[in-house]
Amino acid sequence: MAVFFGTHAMKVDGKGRVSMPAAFRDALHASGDPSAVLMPADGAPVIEGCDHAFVEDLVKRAYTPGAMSEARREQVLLVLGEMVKLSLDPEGRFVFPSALRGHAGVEDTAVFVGRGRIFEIWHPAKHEAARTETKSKLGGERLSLARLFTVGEDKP
Amino acid sequence: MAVFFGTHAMKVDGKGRVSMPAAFRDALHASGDPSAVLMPADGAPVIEGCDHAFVEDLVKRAYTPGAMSEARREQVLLVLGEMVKLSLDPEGRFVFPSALRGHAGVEDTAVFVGRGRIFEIWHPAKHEAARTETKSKLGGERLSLARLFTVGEDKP
DNA sequence: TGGGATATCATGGGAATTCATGGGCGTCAA
DNA sequence: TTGACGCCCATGAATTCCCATGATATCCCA
Repeated sequence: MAVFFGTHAMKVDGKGRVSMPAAFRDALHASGDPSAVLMPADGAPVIEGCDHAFVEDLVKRAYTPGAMSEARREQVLLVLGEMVKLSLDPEGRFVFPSALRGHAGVEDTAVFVGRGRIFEIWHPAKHEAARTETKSKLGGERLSLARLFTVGEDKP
Repeated sequence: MAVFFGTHAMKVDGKGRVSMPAAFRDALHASGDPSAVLMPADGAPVIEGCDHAFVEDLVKRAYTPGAMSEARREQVLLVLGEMVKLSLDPEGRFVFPSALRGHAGVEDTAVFVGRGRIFEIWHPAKHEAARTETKSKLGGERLSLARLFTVGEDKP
């Protein structure tokens, strides 16, 4: 399973190319298929990315009777239409599709942020703002590994 | 499962490298992947560390429907963005990322403290202070293996 | 049990590799 | 032709590898 974490700022060159961070490249390789999939996030200036296996899981569940609600299924199918497959060049770069770049407002720097099974691509300032807001929304609770792993509080 | 315990003071060399204590290296090896993951703890001058399996567990739970509250899930995903992967060199050392070093205030000596499934990295003096404070906060109860293992007191 | 031989560990510094990035060239299609 | 796209090479910086050293700690055998 590909696991993405960490934050990496990368340049977008004159040809619109971006290096996939080496750590993410390794994570992608973990699932055999080194290609990635991008998608504009709905309602926020950010691009979401994942590996091919993640999409496959989603599709499997969408086509398994009873695995999700009809509405959720419809959402999944809709989202599938917005996905873009990336192929990396021999140096580990890809051309950042201009439509997606516009959605995220990315200019010359793209910030890659790991979120577990997916990752995000942000404009640096927008990312900083979003992160700060999320943190304040979570109510100042101290974030630590040990705390996050404790049971008892993690039930809905 | 990796189990970290004990306290080990290590030097930071001119290149910013630190030896992972041998005991911790062995613990990391126990889970197959000898690499470690670091993270700045929120609200305290300390770095938290764990093995890759720990992160994977966290991610798996975060992506399992119903496994945790929405707020907790958001916290986990936020924290993932702050993590840094360490790769140990053949001698068992790693470069202590300067941002993390700054967070912990570590200069030329880093104190590694085992805390079970995770470990911590401190500035020597700050660690001593924090340890003293925690002990006093626990109300002077005598700490012994036999006592800690008795049941009846360990329910919330 | 003493004590030397042998590993392991922590640490230091130079060499080689990887990474991110930039640019040129050929190819295929409209 | 004219782009768009993919492939190849080049480069500087940062990272990782490799070898070396002293200090402990461990082993082994008489």
